[in-house]
Amino acid sequence: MYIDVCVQQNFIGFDQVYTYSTKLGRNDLFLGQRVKVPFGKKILMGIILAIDVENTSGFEAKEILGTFEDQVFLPRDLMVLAEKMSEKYFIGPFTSLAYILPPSNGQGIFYDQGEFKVENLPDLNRYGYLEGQGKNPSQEKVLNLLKSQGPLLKSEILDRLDISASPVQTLIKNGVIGPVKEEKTCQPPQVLTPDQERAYQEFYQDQSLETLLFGVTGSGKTELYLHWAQDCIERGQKVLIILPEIALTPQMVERVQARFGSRTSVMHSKLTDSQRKLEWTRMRNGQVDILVGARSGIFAPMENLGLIILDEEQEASYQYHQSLRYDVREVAKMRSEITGTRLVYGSATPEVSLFYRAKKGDIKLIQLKNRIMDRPLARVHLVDMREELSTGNLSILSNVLHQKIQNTLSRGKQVILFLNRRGYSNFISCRHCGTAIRCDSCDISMNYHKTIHRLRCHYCGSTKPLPKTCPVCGSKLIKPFGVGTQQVEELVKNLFPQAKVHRMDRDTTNKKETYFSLYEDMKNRKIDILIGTQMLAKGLDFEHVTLVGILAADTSLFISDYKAQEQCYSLLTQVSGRSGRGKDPGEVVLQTYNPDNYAIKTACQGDYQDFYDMEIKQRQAYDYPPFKKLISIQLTGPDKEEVYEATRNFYRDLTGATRTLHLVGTKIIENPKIKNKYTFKFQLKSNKADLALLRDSLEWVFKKHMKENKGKIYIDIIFER
DNA sequence: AGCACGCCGACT
DNA sequence: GTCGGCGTGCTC
Repeated sequence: MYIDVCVQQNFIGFDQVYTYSTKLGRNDLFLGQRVKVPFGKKILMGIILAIDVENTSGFEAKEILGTFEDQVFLPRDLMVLAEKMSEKYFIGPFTSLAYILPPSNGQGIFYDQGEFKVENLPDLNRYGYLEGQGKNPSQEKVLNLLKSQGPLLKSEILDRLDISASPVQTLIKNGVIGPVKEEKTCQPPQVLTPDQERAYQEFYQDQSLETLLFGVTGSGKTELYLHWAQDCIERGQKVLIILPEIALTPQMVERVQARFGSRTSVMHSKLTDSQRKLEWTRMRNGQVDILVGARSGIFAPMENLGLIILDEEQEASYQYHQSLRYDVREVAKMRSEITGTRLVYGSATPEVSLFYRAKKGDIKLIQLKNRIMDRPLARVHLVDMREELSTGNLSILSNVLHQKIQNTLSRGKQVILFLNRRGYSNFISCRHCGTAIRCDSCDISMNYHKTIHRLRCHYCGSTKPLPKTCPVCGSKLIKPFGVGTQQVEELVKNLFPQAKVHRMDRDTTNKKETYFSLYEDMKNRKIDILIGTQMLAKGLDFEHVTLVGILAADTSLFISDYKAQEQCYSLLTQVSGRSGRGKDPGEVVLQTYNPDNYAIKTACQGDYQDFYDMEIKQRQAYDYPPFKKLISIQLTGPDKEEVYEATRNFYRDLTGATRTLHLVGTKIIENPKIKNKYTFKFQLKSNKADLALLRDSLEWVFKKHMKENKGKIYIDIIFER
């Protein structure tokens, strides 16, 4: 019998399907099983993709050497998903599967009589008080804890008490405490507002596969998710809730756990491999009803999925980029199509292309129009920083903002200041010759970090000392320009010496604990002014924040991307949404050098519809998505000339192969060097009707070039959405 | 990529 | 005769 296998190989060019033979029978093999195979002169680990196939390869199949003892057994739909991802993203079958498999490709996961086991699987039972008495003080402590707190995991008992494991063991042996099936009584769902109730019902009016839940910040989308999730679980089905990593706050997790108890799983990037493996196994065993997870949660190994929720659908971190070789939203849609599971996108600022589809009726649109308790949106004051300059205020704080901070503090409320720029100053440049200090391995100007008194590159993280003279002309007129969060912190501390000021960005908040303690301090009002970047834009709810200052609304407009406007709108809306989440109304001061820009203007008024109307006209006028498909092709490698040459060849081959199509291509442009790698790219605009043909040609040219480059040059093909 | 094979010059 | 340097070709 022949089987199809993909192999674990470090050279991408060999990540493809290979046909092997085996003497084992159908019953000894299953899809996703790990096998040992001879590969050239080596022995490799492979994964079974198909069983009992014809050998159409034209090669004589070798025999597999055996199977591994530990076994990953993927749900069928994830095997199909891997195959579809492999086609869609021009990646090999193993690369594709590697995203889906648990850590270390599932090593140490055992399959045994219908149950999965991880080696040394911790005891997941919750122990509760049954009957009897403790025979010594330690045992009494345990019993008192369980009587007051209800059933707990063994590890939780030991965490809370200063005792060894043996009294717990004895109590279990004597039958005083024992595993309890139904744990904590779960919190009942909240009563829905009329607006939420309407939206809730609308969802069940039909069975559309895709639904966009469009609701302003604070309209209570999460509560709706939890209601739909509950319905689903009551039908005996499973639920996935995917959130951006930074929105996976303790607040959010607590809320879901309070509702669904221990049949919840949480997955985020801070988990260790063994925790991840354990969660994976719990899900695979059907011990989990609902997963709240960051983007990789979309590969949760749960069968009988009833609902997938993708919150903050427009998030840039869901989209294809350097460290993410697939688009989470697309993958969610693929998984939904494979299993027929309904998919809900949630957003206050939907991606323009998605909203277009929703308005056209291609996907279901549900709107939440009111904020809970009819709390008004924060009032936004727009400050033109050019006027501020002309009146002689050179500070990064406008007079209005300065005053409002003072007012807010005197009323005992909290302030958030937002600036999308880390470090002390943006760059160091020479007044004499104009040279900006650049990173040695990236073609990017370095930021000055006062805390370490060095320059740091925000792309590769490397640092170097601050030069005293210009390295080019030797001039001493070398000075920092542009303000970063560190400088704001310094300034604010000087201006408001009585206030407790804290900064939250990647430099202060790299560990989970610091994030958590900042969050607690903020909640307990140990901080008056919180200064930060993107990090504080999402999910953080502080009821005593009544003022948000956006120091430079323009920074995200400078990225040269057709999505610059919508990303700016979305970010401003999210940051503004941090203000006035409690009883007291909130205010926002938005400082800008571009007060006439429509993204900034409409964000001030908080009207997505207005923004959308303007943006969609632009998209139509310039042939951008959703009207045309935009495809970016990027080639990256260590040798500048070689990469440029390869890009030109790729372009030429592609134009040759697609002569019959109406394609518009841009010039080849050079991206800045990053970590000593050069990148050249060009873009194509295509009619939707031509897309299938274009994909075929792209695949052909891509494969040809991958072979020719022998892995020296990396090719990225991005279908912009 | 990585590994073996093979061709050729340098060396005991 | 044989050791090893590196160019070439192959992986179901």
